[in-house]
Amino acid sequence: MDSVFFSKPRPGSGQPLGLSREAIVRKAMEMLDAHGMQKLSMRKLAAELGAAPMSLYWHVPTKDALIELCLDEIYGEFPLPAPDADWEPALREMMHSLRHLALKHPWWVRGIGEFNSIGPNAVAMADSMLEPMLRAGLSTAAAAQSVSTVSSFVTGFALAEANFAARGGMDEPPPDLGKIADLYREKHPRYVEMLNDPAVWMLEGQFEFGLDCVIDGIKARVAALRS
Amino acid sequence: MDSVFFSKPRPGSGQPLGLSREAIVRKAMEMLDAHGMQKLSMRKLAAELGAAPMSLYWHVPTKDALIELCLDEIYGEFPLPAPDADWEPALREMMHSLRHLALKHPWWVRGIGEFNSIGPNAVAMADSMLEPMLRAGLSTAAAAQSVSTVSSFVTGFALAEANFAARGGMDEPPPDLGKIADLYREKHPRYVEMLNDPAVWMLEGQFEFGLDCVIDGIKARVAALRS
DNA sequence: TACGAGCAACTTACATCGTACGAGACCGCA
DNA sequence: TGCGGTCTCGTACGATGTAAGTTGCTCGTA
Repeated sequence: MDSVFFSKPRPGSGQPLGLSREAIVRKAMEMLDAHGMQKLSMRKLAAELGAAPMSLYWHVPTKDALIELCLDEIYGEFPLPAPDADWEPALREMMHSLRHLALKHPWWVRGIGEFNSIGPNAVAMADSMLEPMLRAGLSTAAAAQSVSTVSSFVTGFALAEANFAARGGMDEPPPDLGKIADLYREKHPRYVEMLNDPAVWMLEGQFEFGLDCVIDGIKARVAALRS
Repeated sequence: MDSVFFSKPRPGSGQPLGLSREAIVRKAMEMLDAHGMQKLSMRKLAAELGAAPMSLYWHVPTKDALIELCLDEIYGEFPLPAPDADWEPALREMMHSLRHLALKHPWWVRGIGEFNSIGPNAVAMADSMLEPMLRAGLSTAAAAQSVSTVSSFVTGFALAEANFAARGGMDEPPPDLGKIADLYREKHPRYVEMLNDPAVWMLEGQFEFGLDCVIDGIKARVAALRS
């Protein structure tokens, strides 16, 4: 049950170094971004690295651990906000960053559901989200609640978005929409009408609308919580 | 790429009927609720049903298809709101229902990330979410945006909650919190302080706070969108 | 120069998985 | 008595994660 993050990689003061935890994680990230978690196998990863499958297990205890490391690598790409920014623009910008991570690494959101994110980069990110809220005068609990609320929205949105993106391009209806519409036209005309509305597939706008809603809701509370 | 829902189960006007799509789905749901998607195997499911593994494949084309059927079964449990309810209480109640589904079937949220939800029950649910918003005078696109926003929040919240719930009970800190706190105490004291705040682990309250935020944000827009 | 210690990579092997394929078993109807 | 459809099962293949043990390398030390 112990996380990879609780113990360092194998000591390693040796020499060979054709393989390394960093190299493995890097290549695994490539393959995850390209084909997702299901398609990544230790054997294919090893082949890609020109190594035997079991060689990876010297540097990484298990496949799940490797994925946890890759997840944390994603959080490492998260751009930290300016240290003196006001909470609202800072929060808004961080949530855009979060969504961009989700678009760049489509397997990320699914990973959230299966693994705990307690790596150093994940914690640094969470910490930096807390900071502007605390500086605005919120209590620890209130800051945590606010951050949790917006990032729940963003991850939930990304979860749906990753699903659409998986079948077909961005900002356009999925290819099998016609069949779905035919199936449900008599029973759920409202629903089918929605499917045929192009505005529904403009995900950028949907995200912006939702983010505005959530931040507005928080803004109304910040004043009260601060006093 | 065709969904299970585009074609009916095998014809079946025969006799044996020791096995059936319904029985298989029912038992699969039990096992999914108990142990999650990773642990469900066609072999174990067949054993549980007292059948040979390959027998299942007469009633169900594939394991993924079976999971899609189970997912839709979950949506079938969603209680539809009163047909004349005001949009705000209706939406609020539906989102509570959604969260209860997530707590009852912890694998559900992860399933959203991997499968499209276009089964009859999923569509009926989506349709019933749209209805109160449209009745309040919103356009199709505006109604869809509003619903998408709140349900993104709920699924994102459920995603995190399912993860906590997987390791330890509800409304209490995870067992390995001590180790995590020790790891990051010097580098991210703010974060560790948050982890130690009991209010952070009261998920019920967190959910309520977030839902209030999001619905408030939407409420502010409903007036404008309606005119 | 010789040698053991530990690091790193490899080989082999096993259990488990989804499922393709085809052979039966049973039925109602001709 | 046969036939075609409906269901169940047995066998088998390829892929997967990884436990266990083996081999060779480079050291520090004697």
